[in-house]
Amino acid sequence: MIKCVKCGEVDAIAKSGIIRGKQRFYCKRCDYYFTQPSLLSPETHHHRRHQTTIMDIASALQISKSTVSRALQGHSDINANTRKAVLDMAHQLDYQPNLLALGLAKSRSFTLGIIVPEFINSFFPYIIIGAQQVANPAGYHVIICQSNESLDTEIANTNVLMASRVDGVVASVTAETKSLDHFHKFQRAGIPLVMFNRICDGLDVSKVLVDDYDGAYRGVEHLIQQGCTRIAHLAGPQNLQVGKQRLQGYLDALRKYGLPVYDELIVYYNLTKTSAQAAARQLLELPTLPDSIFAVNDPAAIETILIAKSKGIKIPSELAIVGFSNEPTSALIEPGLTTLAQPLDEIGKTVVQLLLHEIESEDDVLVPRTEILKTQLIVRGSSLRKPLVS
Amino acid sequence: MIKCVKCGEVDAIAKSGIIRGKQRFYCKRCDYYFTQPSLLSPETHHHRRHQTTIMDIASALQISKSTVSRALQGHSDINANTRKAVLDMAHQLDYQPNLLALGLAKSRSFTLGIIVPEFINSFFPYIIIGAQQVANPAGYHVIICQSNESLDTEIANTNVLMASRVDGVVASVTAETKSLDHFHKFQRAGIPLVMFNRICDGLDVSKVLVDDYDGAYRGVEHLIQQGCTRIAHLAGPQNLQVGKQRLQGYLDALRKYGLPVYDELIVYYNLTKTSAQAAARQLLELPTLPDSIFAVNDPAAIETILIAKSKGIKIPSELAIVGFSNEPTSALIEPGLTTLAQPLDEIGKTVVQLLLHEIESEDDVLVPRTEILKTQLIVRGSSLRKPLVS
DNA sequence: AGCGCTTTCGCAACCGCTCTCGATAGGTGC
DNA sequence: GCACCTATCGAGAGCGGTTGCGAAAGCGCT
Repeated sequence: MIKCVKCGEVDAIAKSGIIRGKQRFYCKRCDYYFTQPSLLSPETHHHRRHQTTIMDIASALQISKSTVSRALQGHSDINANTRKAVLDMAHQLDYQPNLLALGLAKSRSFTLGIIVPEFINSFFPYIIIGAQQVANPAGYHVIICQSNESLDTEIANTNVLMASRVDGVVASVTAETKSLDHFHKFQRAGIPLVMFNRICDGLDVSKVLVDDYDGAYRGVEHLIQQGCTRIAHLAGPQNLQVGKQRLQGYLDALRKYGLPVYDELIVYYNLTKTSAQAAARQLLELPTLPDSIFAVNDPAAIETILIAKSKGIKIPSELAIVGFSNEPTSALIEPGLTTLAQPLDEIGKTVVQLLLHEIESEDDVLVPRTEILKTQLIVRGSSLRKPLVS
Repeated sequence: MIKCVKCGEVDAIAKSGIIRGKQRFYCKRCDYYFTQPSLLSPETHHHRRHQTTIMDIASALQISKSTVSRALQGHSDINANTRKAVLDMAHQLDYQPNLLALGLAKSRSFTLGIIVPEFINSFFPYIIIGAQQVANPAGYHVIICQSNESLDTEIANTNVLMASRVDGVVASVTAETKSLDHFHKFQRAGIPLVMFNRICDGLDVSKVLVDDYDGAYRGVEHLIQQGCTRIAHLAGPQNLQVGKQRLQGYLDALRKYGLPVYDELIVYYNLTKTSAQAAARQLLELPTLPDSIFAVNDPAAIETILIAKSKGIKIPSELAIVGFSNEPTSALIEPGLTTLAQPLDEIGKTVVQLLLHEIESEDDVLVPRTEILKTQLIVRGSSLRKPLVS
């Protein structure tokens, strides 16, 4: 049954152990060890999936794959007829270049990674759309990762992006992110990184931000102008710059207008819904209620509105509220939420522009740039105690 | 200056044309054509980006790359010490496998593609999250494409996914999608495809749907039970099954309860916001107003509420409204929107489970499966004319 | 016809990794 | 000490592209 692959002998064959799961044989005549070649011939094995390659085009046209490659790239040293034949055949065979092979060969994936903490609220989706609007025309596509506000997931995301050999990364960190070791990987590997919105200290990279300090200041100023004096702040995590800046804007606005700062009127939350509810409750169950709340973002402000309403607190007469971000929901809720609109689309576009600039830069030393965009105060019912003077 | 690469001769050198942008030379003595080898030695060129490869590990440990590869994969025929050394070195060098190379070698990318029309509303984001919750543990990551409700973009998306050599695709088509040629590509290439929610006819693939007919029927039935008799339908595109099924459920509920069907009470919209507003206006400016509206989805229902309110129409007493999907916004708006909740998370999970099943199936012939999930009627203020009997 | 040059293409080496096949050193049983 | 095994590792061929380099054919000119 078993024949020696060398002499064809059948009788002098002995079994000789198992090697890597396969039976191994020994021919006494040849003094030769061998394993049985796999029985199923490669022809037998039905290739269920096969996408056309340049080799398919090449053999169909009886030319070399180099020529096909160059024709597809529009190289100059290809005859016009040849190129046309190649392009036609490529179209006919429904050819799509294998980006894996292309990336491997060129050591570039033409892919950008984008890490966001979530995309349930519409803040990040809009930014992603803006980002794609710049990335796609430039020949890049985008891998979207959502860290789900979890540091572990965020670390896993960075690893996936590293493994995918993305050419650049855009990121907004989670609320729990305090250490940035996992982002240093990109720098060590020479992969440009641009952060936006949620950043934290300790990373010397380009950034795209909105003027959080200024926005917070103007939001609080607006409350003051509405006659509020006991203004609370539902603050964000202080490991994030957004959290710090908006708190600072709040504080400075109070000071500027000579209002006292009460510690019990500043509560922090970790950007989750339940935490927002807890924080809002804490504020609304104080012995002396605040007459207004400046929330670090709209989702928190909306939770506050809901809880206030459930407690029968009148908005804005008893409690004025200002948020930050201008979520679509904020216009729908009643009363409409006064908030600071961020140029979402522009953030997305700017962040990718900065990134592409760094990717395509020849310089070895890159000076990180920081773009700061302006916010716009949108006044709605939630804060309007006095008639609009305009 | 120029030396012949063969004889080293200097004087017998003549220029001989330009080849591919480079000066070419000819040595008369050797009768030999050559071009100047590129001056900048490979050492000079600073490799700004280099990520560690298995070769780096192999040479650091003085072993072969095969061994490193097998050690990393946890193969059985590797010495425990060797494996440990490899793993340690991999960790030390911060090794991340090159997914491009891996995909190329294995002809599998371990990537799933997901095409959605948009992710501004929270419907698709929740589904994506559910999908990732199944895909990631199974060792796949996900490329998210949004077609932005544009057929051209959708076609471009399919091409990108083809080029990325995804192992499978999950898709929900745009409102404009009538032809499915661009999805046939996947079938021809043997790439499994599972569609969900928004499907259209003419593609024999697995599907995950909610029972749109049943949901619509129950939504309309609810309106009837609330005493409505002149029930309008803000319908979706009829090229989509969702649109058809929900319309059919609406019609059958009317018939079942002996209510007449008025053509002017059925208006169609193309899933864009402006179109929803136009349709709602059309309904609310009829000579005889409907006493209720069943909208094909929540965004349309919400636009209807806003327009009705702006016209001073009382909800639900003058106009009862039922939507479909249970967007988070629907709970916030006033009055709360009665709607049919879909098991978003479950849709996402189911769709990927089906897909993975097909990817990992050995069978050549796959019988497409269809999973139909149930919806849940959530009654809120927008439709509640009678006290709840419970 | 011969020279010089251009146009057009093929060969082959990578990119990083997997996987098949095979080799070798040492262990075991008699 | 010898036959027989087992455990462990290396060599090398792809995967589907890109690209440097060289070759062959054809052209115009003298």
